[in-house]
Amino acid sequence: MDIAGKIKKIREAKGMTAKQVISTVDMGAAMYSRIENGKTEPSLSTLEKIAKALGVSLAEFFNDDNKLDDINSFDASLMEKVKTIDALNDEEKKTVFSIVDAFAGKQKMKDALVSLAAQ
Amino acid sequence: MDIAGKIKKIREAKGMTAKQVISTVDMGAAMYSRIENGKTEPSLSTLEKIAKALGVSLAEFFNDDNKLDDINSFDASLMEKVKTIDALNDEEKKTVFSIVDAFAGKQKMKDALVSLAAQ
DNA sequence: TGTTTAGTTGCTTAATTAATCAAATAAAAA
DNA sequence: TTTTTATTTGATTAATTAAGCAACTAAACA
Repeated sequence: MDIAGKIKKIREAKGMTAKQVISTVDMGAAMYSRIENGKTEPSLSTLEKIAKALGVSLAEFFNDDNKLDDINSFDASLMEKVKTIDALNDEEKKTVFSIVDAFAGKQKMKDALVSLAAQ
Repeated sequence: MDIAGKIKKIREAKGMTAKQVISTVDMGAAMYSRIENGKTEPSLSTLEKIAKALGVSLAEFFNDDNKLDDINSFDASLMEKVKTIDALNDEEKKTVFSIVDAFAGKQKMKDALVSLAAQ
């Protein structure tokens, strides 16, 4: 989604009117309207003002909704494990993934264990 | 960290020179230098060009390094693995996680293999 | 319906980035 | 060190956003 729609979506999710947003920051209604409708490309400074008024971080405007949906479909404990995996070094990751692939049926489990034992 | 330093950090992490970055996008060296040194505030269009050249999403420039729970910090290949793990049965998941914990806890890999072999 | 509030659009001026070239500096290599 | 390459800085012009005001439209409501 484009950033314009993202801002509007977040604002409406928070139950705020455009007027409420601009009242908390130094910004004219005309400009805000143009931004939310994609009529202009806002500068980072302007986006920061809006983010502050909406009470979100600037990053909120850029993250991928599809990826967010994916993440939310997994339970919390799995995501904790993912963070742990992500923190492993490359060699360790590789090993973990070879085991996962083996279980998933892409390889023989024995092959994975053999290469693992050889380390 | 400001966006300028973030871009430079990502570029260097990828082992690229500024020249390599600008050679893949329509951008002058002077401008790129000013952006990476925070001498100007780049527009979103310009940031998109740079992100593309660096092979990262625009979100990378905005997420907080301290927040590991930022979804954008996980790359696509890792997400594919997560899906695969999620599809495993409970017993298999348990085994995979024991390996992960073994690595993360700096335990001896052998311990994990022993319990695995015992199944 | 008429009224009020919210939101959009047009217009002009000011401020800032983008593009470009040239020159200076820094870094790397021979 | 000398040479080459990479990066930074200055200066000018073009393009675009920002600010501000006014007018118009849409929506909500008494």
